[in-house]
Amino acid sequence: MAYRAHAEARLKEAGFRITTPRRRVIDLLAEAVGPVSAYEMRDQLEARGERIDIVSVYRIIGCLEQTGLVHRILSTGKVHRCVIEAHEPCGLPQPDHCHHSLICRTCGRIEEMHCPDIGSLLARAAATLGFALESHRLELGGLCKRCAA
Amino acid sequence: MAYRAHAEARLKEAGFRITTPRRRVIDLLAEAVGPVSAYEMRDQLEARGERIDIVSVYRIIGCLEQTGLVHRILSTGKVHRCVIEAHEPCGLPQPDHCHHSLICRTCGRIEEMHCPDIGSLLARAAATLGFALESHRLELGGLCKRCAA
DNA sequence: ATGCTGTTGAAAGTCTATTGCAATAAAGAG
DNA sequence: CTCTTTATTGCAATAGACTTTCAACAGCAT
Repeated sequence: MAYRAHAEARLKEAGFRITTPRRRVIDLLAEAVGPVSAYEMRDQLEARGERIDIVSVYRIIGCLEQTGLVHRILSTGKVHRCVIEAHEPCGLPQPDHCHHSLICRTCGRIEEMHCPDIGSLLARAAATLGFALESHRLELGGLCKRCAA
Repeated sequence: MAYRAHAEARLKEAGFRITTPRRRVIDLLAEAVGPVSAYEMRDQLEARGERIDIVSVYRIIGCLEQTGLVHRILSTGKVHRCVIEAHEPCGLPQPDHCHHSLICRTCGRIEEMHCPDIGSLLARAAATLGFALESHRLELGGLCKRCAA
């Protein structure tokens, strides 16, 4: 898996060790279809027989986030969910953390939306207030294609 | 206070009673300079000698939110904070809940930004994925005017 | 293979938010 | 103004997400 090699390289670079639990979480996130919460990660890993403590999941998320490998979003509720970093700059600063999430009200599924033009628009609006933009979080709620039908 | 009258009218309209705790929370929010969390509300009220239980604060927030009088945002951390409703539609759906927050990384202050053009842009981008937009949350991080100086 | 030190797992703790229930008080009826 | 109904409050207990502490363990540099 390409992502795993990439991730391990960056972890090493940052002085982190490559451990079994870390590899497991990385693989899980790489396979995941959408953002995953800490408890979901633990349950999914345990389901495939890979024992891991919830505390470790949290710590691993923390180190992956520090390294810039994953990004945390606050999707539907108040639970943080993780996605591996996308690499599609949107024109805003924080190019490594560009996620515009579409969160479906009924099925809870989260899609990532690419919206390149939004950057300059927001940067300009913020600038008029003297605010220096560094990061952004954009979360949209509604009905996904399948649920709307 | 104009806001208090407005709020009481809307509560009555919606069939809610006007109680002392509710009046206190409404006044507090009307005076607040930025978004306030439930526990902050309780502490600030108790500090001025107005005893209130945290459970009631949560329930009151809920009823004010239902009535469209306040809006909850997830600012810096994972704690919900409340602001009284602005009345500046931005072109997105959810016209009563239009908040684009600028959150300062150093001082934590939150400013609301008005950005009218963003609506059609996002609606179009979401539509290409077949997503029916209903609500949005936009939170921008960075340095405010004062901290950047 | 060995030792140093970063990491893990388990238990207990913190913090935000919610639920159930008895006591209280708002608002309309008389 | 008092009574009655019923929404609302406060308290205690609970839920859920995340963190801290610390002993045991396992990378990895040598």
